Amino acid sequence: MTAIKENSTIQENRKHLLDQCPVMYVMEKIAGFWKPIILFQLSNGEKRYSELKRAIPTVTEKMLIQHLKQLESDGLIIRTAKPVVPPHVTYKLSDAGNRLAPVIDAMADWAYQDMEQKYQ
Amino acid sequence: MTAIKENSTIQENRKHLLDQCPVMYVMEKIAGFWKPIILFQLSNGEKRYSELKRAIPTVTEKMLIQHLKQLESDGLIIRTAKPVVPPHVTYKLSDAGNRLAPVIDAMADWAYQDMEQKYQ
DNA sequence: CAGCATCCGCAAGGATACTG
DNA sequence: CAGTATCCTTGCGGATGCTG
Repeated sequence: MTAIKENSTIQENRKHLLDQCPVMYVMEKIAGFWKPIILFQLSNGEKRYSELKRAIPTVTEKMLIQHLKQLESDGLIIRTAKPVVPPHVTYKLSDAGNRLAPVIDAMADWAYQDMEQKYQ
Repeated sequence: MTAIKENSTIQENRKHLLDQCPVMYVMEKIAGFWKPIILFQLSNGEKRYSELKRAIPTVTEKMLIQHLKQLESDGLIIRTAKPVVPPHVTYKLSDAGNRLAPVIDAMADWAYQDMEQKYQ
């Protein structure tokens, strides 16, 4: 689903590396600029597609939907579509996604610390 | 230094977003597949260039040095070159880099949890 | 040892227009 | 409202060879 070059150097000894580098295992799932940002937005609770778009105005629709799909197929978020007109779709964190909260929180903490250091 | 499109959508309202999304602030510095992995490798203490290369065999020299430079110019790592022949260069985390430890640790924790869930 | 220079293909990402 | 479809450009990332 996720378009990945089949015979890239990365893929060749991927398994080997996953053993010795847990961080790589994570990166396989949350790499992509917008993914942690989306997860952050969903950490406050579920949001509709349009709410996400408004919350992250700089991401294009293409990138947003693409990352949402990848996050869903990687089991980090859950998509729920109500069969009504007009459509009503919400996204929320899965259990695995919720377990990522410490990562996202740590990122936010670091950002606040770093900004203080800089602009104090 | 870091090649960024000047008039991209991202750049336009960047400041606005940094206010409302701390995670974006972090991503500007650690986005790039290999960066968290490099930081993870350095979290155990300083390493020489060749040690990093051996520790992360799947990254190409180009990508490794490129990410190292970006991490350095973003103030996350410190490069120390001893003026000897042959060259002796070491990389270590800066204070800001060390403050990222909780993020990296949380990633590693999540990876172990997720792998257990899967292969139990 | 620790890089730098160059070439190149392909996927990531952007803009715009359209649809169930 | 919540996406698709399409086109197009940029630059990431890989491979190879060279240098102080």
